[in-house]
Amino acid sequence: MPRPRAFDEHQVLERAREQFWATGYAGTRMDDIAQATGLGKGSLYGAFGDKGKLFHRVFGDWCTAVVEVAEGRLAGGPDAEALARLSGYVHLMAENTASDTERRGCLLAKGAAELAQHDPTVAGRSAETMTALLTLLRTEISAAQRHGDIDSAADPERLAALLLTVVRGIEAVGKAGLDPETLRNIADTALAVLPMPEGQKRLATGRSPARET
Amino acid sequence: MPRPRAFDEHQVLERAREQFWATGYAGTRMDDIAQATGLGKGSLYGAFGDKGKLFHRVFGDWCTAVVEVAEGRLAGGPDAEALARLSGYVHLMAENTASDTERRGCLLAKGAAELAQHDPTVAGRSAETMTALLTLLRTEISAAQRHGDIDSAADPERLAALLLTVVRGIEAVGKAGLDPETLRNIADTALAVLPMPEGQKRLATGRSPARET
DNA sequence: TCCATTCTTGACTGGATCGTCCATTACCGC
DNA sequence: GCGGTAATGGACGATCCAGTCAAGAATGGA
Repeated sequence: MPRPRAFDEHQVLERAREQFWATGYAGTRMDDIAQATGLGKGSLYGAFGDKGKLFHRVFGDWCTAVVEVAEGRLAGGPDAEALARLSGYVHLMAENTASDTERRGCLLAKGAAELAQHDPTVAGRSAETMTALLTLLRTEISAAQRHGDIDSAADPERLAALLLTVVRGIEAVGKAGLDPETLRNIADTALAVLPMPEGQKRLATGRSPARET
Repeated sequence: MPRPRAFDEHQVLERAREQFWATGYAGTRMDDIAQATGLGKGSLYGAFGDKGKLFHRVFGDWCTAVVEVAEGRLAGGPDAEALARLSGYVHLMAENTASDTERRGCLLAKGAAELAQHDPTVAGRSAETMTALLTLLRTEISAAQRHGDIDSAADPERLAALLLTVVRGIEAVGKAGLDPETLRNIADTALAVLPMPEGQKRLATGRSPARET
């Protein structure tokens, strides 16, 4: 039988992700990854093909994880809590960006920004991911509408697209330099402006009360 | 007297921008720029310093242009048309992304994604730009509130941040692969969910009517 | 015309970088 | 143990790339 691998593939991919995340695709050297993982370049190339294939692997795994986080927060549960699940998800995403003190942003956004234009694999994978997120959001919005927490006259498809845009937008403006407090407020505001059923009223778009210390 | 420059600096910067825009910072070679501009590398280095300085220059000019577009669409005009100006601006931004068939995205987003983490100049400039856009949006929202087109109970600062997030988010989800029609709908929806003064009602978040050809 | 000054060009340098190669090592069924 | 199989890792080759440099060119004033 052949000699078995001496490394944990999962862990190597994690280290590689850190590198790509930190310095982008073009800015990352295979030697960096070799050093970060402790592997020789021969093993790296033997196991993953080349730099492009390795990145595709890392990027794909990341996209899967992004959808899984959304599924964990959104999918399933009673209609009565659908709005709470949506709120939890949007706030979680805002919090992730707000607490990203290193300003690394999201690998999905970074990879798409750098490569989607020229790399069909990256473009396809990121588009799939958007579609999957959209579906999850639409389903929850429909659930919230059934329970009367969101105006049922609104198009769930459109509201889902808006929320997805806000989530991805928070990431973008966060990387561009808006402060964490503002990012959190954006999540609040986006949820507050969702159309309520007639007769209900919401004041959450108003100015924040002065905080007591 | 010295020999005068034989090139138009503005045009050289434009060509350089095309290159950085197409292939990113790390992915662009100075030789590419030399070839694209027709200049020798010596002239390039003599006029702009080095690759980093040249990019800063290009990036800075782009940020200025982004704010100027927003100023052109937003600043000034009667309160009665403030909401229309906001709508025009958001739709323009959506249209820009929707019609970006090459999926180049916005250089601001691309540059920030690639460099903000490690380059304080880029980080600072992009943050300034966000702040400037935020101010423009807030001013217009306040104007629309004065005219009664937006609920005056809402915090203009928060609504401005939301709209900025939507605008930048449209760019992000567009690059990630959402189709142009969806992008346009997102702009519509974002404007439709802005809080109206009490007593007024809006149905624009509803499903799109079938379009007549 | 001649000079001082700056611009222009592209070959050149030194270092970086991708991917390969191969001698060596480790495993496991027999 | 033994041998077939595959992993290991670091040296290597070929290429790429940022930035430099020196020789020549263009300008306007003296």
